[in-house]
Amino acid sequence: MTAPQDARTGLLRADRHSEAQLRSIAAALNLFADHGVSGTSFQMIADATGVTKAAVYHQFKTKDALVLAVAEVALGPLEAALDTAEAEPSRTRARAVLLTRVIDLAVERRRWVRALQGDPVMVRLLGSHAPFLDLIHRVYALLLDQDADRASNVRTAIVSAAIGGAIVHPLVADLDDETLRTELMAVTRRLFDLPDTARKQDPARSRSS
Amino acid sequence: MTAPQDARTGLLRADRHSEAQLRSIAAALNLFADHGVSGTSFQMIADATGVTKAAVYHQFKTKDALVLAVAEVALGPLEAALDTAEAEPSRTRARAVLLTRVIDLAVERRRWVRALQGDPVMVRLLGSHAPFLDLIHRVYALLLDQDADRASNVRTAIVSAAIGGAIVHPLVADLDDETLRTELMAVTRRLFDLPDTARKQDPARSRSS
DNA sequence: GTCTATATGAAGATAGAC
DNA sequence: GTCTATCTTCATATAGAC
Repeated sequence: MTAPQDARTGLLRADRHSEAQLRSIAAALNLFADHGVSGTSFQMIADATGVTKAAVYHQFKTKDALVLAVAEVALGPLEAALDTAEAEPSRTRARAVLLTRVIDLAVERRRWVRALQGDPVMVRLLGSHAPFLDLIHRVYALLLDQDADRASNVRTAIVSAAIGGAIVHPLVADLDDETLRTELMAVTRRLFDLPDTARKQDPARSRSS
Repeated sequence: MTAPQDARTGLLRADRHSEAQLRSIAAALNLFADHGVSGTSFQMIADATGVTKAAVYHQFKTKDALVLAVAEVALGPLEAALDTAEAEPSRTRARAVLLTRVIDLAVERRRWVRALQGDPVMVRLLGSHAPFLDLIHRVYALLLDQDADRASNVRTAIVSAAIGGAIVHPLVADLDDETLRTELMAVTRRLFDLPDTARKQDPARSRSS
């Protein structure tokens, strides 16, 4: 991670946002999680960051632009995980890496996951946003198997969907991150027939980059 | 189902709503699914039902009252499923019945599930609504085992959460109901160690037309 | 980048006639 | 139950000064 590896990331470039923009984005993400996108106004973001509404409008011309910026920043780690996974030699290992990292990310940031994957405004906006659609396509290309029977792919779809569903569910809201992560990995491995080596144990860590 | 069985249902009494109210509720449920609760106005509901905003306000004094009415009507079938499940002799059978019926209900009505379980306004409102909390408590009392180890209950929580997550996920959006139901049941049975007799086979019912 | 001020419209809600 | 009309508040957005 010491090398600069953001050269060709089409989706997220954190440096494309100013400090002020990043403050607004962070506040918006929290507000989206609590009130939904529709329920969050520029005034609320302004109040949360201690500036006026006009200042936020200076950073983002429209609400759509703000929502998109929030999505881009929030989905940046997913793109990085995808890059790492796609670099794996075998498809099986690539899947294991992707699922492990996605679960890690989602558990750590579960407070925000609902706003990204559940909000109808966000869903509609991302559905017409090419870079995001590309990202999703890469995820599915990795997880779904062209040669497998249909039932297998349906199950894959359900399991990957289930990860997102489990994370945002109130039933697991008071679980600590480590327990949730461990159990999600166990369930995922059981249903996905992943090798048990998803989380590497070798001290060298051998990322061999 | 021919007998009148709505005598003591505390949550839902469809007959407590007028015809006009039920029209508004149905329109609201669809609009909630598309735009979220915050993104849906009385004006939109009025337009969808062909009346004016004031007419809708005559039916529901506040937006909270409308949202609650929508939730009550939508969750009625869940309460009925719980009644049926709790009447089963064994806990194992009760669980199987509940999960089967919940999956059936959720798959058939998946278009609306997101609005009920994912919307932050809905979540907040239901979280402070005693009859709904009772309902949820009954669900968990059936699914979670007091005598089981913690890991087992965590897994139960994750699996039940996953059902909700899988249903609303775009990845399975174009699956037909029967395939989705079958695969969800298979996954649930696999993770829940349910008996295979969840769906009765007696020819008296044999809907296999 | 941030401010004050302002314009426009939509949302939540009520009053009173039919 | 539904209508027209009205009120208030809020959200989106812009203009122009510091």
